[in-house]
Amino acid sequence: MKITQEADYAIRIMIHLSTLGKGHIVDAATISENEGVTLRFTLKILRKLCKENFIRSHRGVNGGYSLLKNPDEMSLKDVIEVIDGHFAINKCLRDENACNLGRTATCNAHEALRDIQDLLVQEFDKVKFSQLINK
Amino acid sequence: MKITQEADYAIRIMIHLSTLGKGHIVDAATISENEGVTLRFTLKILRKLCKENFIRSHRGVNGGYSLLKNPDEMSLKDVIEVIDGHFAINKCLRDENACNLGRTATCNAHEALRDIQDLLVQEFDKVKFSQLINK
DNA sequence: TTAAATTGTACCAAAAAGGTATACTTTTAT
DNA sequence: ATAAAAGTATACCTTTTTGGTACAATTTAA
Repeated sequence: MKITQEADYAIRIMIHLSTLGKGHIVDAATISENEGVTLRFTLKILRKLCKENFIRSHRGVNGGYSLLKNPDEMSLKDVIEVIDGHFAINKCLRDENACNLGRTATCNAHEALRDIQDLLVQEFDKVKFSQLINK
Repeated sequence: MKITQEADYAIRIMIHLSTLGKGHIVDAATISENEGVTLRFTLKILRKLCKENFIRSHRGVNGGYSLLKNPDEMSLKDVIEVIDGHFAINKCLRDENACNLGRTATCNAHEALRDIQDLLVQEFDKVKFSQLINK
């Protein structure tokens, strides 16, 4: 019942970029040093964030990465999902066929879990990066 | 961000026992067959539930397991914690020293995550096994 | 006493997570 | 033009967690 370490790192990285502000370019090495994530792993995460258009990369000398979205339009949910995929607090909530008893439709626990999950996702989505920066 | 498969099984097992009612003895093999969990694994889970006094065991011929608690006094939270341990949606919420930057005290995300976790645990605790049985 | 049941410990294998390496390609300041 | 700075892509390796199994021992009703 944890977000992954990688998602934790992604949050740090996005806080870093959000603090600098939209459009400000910073290189991977600087992020890596400040956020305590190895350079290679930082790059891997940055690539995923690029792919989902949260940030963009700038190649060549003096290149780096910059924020594409507004901090108040990105939530913890958004960033966590980039790394960990869609939220699913039990496997039957990701895939109805995952239940080895094929009982999803009639399982009383299933409904309860789905309600909890919906609420959880909602809460993660309430937290925007604009709230997470020291300004 | 998932409960473990084992916790899922534990929930099934406790629903099974709750349906039979407090004090009713059923053997592990019957539970195993009905809930789609291998006998050995069922036994392992039952042992953990015993240790935490959710159920008790009856050894010898015609032995088995029976519920000790009232279904309306046991929640999903209770059973999940027996198997997965305390809820922690990020490692810094299980152990303050887990942050490799030692930043827990000043991390803005930390507070937000703690709030979400508290709410999550509350929701899991709201769901009692008495609601999960077909009666 | 014996068959049916649980107990406890230890072990094993598969999957997921975390992290690294290598060999590129692109960009751009000079 | 070109070399250095930067990102790209893919693949690999290691560790941890999870899921599951084995086996010998113990208990007890009949």
